[in-house]
Amino acid sequence: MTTDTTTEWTSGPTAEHQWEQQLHSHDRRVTKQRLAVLAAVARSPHATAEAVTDVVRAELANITLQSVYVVLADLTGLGMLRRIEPPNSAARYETRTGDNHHHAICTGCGRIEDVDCAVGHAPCLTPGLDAGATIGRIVIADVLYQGTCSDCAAKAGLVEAPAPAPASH
Amino acid sequence: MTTDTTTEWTSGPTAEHQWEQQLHSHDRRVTKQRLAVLAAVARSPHATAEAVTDVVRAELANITLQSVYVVLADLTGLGMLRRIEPPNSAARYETRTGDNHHHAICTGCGRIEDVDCAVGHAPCLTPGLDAGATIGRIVIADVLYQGTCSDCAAKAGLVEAPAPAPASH
DNA sequence: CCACTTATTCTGAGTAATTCACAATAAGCA
DNA sequence: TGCTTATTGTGAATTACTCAGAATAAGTGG
Repeated sequence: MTTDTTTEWTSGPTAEHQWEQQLHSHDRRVTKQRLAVLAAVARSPHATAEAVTDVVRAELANITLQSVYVVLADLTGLGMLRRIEPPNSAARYETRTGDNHHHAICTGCGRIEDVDCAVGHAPCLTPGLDAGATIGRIVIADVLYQGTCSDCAAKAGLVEAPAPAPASH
Repeated sequence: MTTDTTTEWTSGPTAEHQWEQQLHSHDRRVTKQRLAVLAAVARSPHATAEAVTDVVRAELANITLQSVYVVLADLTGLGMLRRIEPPNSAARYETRTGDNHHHAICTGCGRIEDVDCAVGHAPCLTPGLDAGATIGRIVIADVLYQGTCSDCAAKAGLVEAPAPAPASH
């Protein structure tokens, strides 16, 4: 669905080689399925397992959804993929790991965008946990912003009154 | 299961009266089921629909899980409850709404705690969305901290090596 | 207090996302 | 080249949740 032709990916053949090395270093075998899943996630970030499967099938027509699930789960456990779980949606995957970036989701159309951390790099990692909190050692801080994207805002503005004013009350 | 006898809840009979009024003002009928669900969520925050059902059944033995789901969804839509979706877990509910507090979840035992907003009140609502972001108008910012609670840290410290040396940065 | 309207609940079945068990395949190594 | 075992494929199961329709009861007017 992109107007770009070739160099759309976040990563090219170089990345594939890196993936092979990473798989090896984690004592995983390098299979065409795993490489294809990684390439698919890299090319279409925030895709669901099913969407990833569709993309992969362009290359490996016979891969099963179950295998994709297994691969996604394993690679996520390895840290090669990151899994995000938006509300009212299946889990989604991306290759951007390590940096602690967050996500903004449009409540209208479900579109998801990456958002670099608000205050700079890792402000979220040391919140006001002092007062009687037993959960220390924060490792991850996932921030999920919810809002309306420009498309949906425009659509809402054209189709209906600015404020739906649902409940009269 | 609490050692307390009566005044354990976050809210007493006063809250019940408020709930009745809120239900009325939203053109909802005041049923014992709805009040019981509200009381259950107030008494055990971050409970799943199933857990809420168990609590409610102490009072209303015949309530069905489906009804609890309907009530939870409706009250969440009304803003009387807030729904959170931790990773690898069913949705959870709480009566604390309106304030934008966040949550810390222990990756060891799944325990969830409330966390007041890090930078004060609403820092998360205006992140660095400037650069080419199409999702403006941020309405909600859910922050989910993941870490290890003291119990699990102690347990891990006794059973295995102290620090698994987490991600660097 | 009674009848009536309709939201709410209950009964029972259905769906989506994900996982499990086990047989078939193929990656890595001797 | 052949062997070992991780990985994939096949098929079924599970979890969390939703939907359709009948039964119940909250709120309202008489």
